[in-house]
Amino acid sequence: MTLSEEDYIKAIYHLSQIDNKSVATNAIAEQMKTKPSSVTDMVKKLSEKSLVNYKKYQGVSLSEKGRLVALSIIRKHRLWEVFLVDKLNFSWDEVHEVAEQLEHIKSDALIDKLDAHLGFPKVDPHGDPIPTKDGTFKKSIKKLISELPVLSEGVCVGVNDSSASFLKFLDKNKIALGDTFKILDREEFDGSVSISTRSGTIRISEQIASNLYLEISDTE
Amino acid sequence: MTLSEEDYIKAIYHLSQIDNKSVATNAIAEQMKTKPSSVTDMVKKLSEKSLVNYKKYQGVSLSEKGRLVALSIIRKHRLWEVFLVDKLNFSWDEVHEVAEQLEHIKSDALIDKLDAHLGFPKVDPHGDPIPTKDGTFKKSIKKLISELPVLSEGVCVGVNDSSASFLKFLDKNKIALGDTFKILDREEFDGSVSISTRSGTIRISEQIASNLYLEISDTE
DNA sequence: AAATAAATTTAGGCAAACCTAAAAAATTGT
DNA sequence: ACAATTTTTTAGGTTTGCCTAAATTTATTT
Repeated sequence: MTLSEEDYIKAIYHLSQIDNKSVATNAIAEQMKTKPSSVTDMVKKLSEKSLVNYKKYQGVSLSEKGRLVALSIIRKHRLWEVFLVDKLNFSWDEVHEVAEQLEHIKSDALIDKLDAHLGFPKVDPHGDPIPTKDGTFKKSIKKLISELPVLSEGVCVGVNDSSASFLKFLDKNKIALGDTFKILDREEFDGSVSISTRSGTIRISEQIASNLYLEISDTE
Repeated sequence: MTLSEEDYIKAIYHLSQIDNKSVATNAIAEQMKTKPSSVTDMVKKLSEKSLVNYKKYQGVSLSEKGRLVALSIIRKHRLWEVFLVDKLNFSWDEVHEVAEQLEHIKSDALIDKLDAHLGFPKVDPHGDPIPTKDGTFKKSIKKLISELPVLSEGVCVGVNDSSASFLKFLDKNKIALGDTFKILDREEFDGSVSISTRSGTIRISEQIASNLYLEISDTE
């Protein structure tokens, strides 16, 4: 598999997670930052290799074979992220770009040994689950605060927007990954939410709430 | 820099270490497992980027800029080898292939943090020195036993031939990387050599002697 | 020093992965 | 339903890194 093929497979996987339908050419083009015509080229190629199901004008979905390839890439990506954060002291918002490169390294032995070295982690630094070698993994029950009902409780496991200004805001409000939050109240009018944190109760705007992911603990 | 460009730079560097002259097109082609005409193409490209000095029919040498690129790749390669052996428990003869891939990962922060994580190693698992960030490094004083005079003493730091049969031989004779040897005697007739090891004195054939590298300690 | 051999370069092509512009199919609005 | 719009595909072109075959330069022999 070429690097580019792997990137397409991964993109198709992620896009088909959003809703469960087949993925549109345009959506892939946007994700991959290429033109739709390039996507058509590649999709034909992947289809010939039986990695995707494709019928002209009907969108694409991963075949079982393609799904396993995607999960293996995601497994590598997330294991490397754990390595970067746990062993090399990167912060969890710096690791994505490097992991994008590392995920393409081809060596089964390497990934097995890395996995062992890291103590067989179950989730990456953003709280996303790490697929197992055989391509199974527990779907994350990660949701945005803005999508959760009042009285939900969960562990903060990720952000959407990792801009400097947003991270500064989190810092100032003593919000960090791993903290447990409870949603106390939601204001109908503006969607702002009151949450209890380690350091007390704060009110966050809808914009903030739609940028913070919680992993719901009681569903676990 | 593309992956391929980096591989060429590295190949040219290694070939120009053998003797100090400019490197022949054919030699690069053989090393890179491509055809001489492909080498000409690439060399022109590298020349336009001022990474090599090139005049038609006269061979190639690295420019100062090219040399620094080469050393940075070699630094990455060797640091990753240390990681693979020290942290992931690969054996030192299994790491080359994976390190060939890892050396192309682009991130200065990654290499700095990896270096620190490994405790700023000076040599890789084969005993080869790791260039520093600024592109300086102590030339190794690594020699084959067959090339050393009688009474030389040094640490075994590498092999030429890493075939299974040779490694089995080393094991059987309790020869391992890191052991200190002294050359006691050389037989004129067949070039066989008597060396003292941790576990006693053994006699090795010329063939073996020309496959084992010692790092000479007293010259250090 | 000329003839032969070897090394190197040029010329022209190919596949991968991208592009633009135009054509075809699917979807949407009225 | 059918016209307009959007999406997708096709057609033809580009660049990178490789190839073969032929031409050219350098090196070796005698």
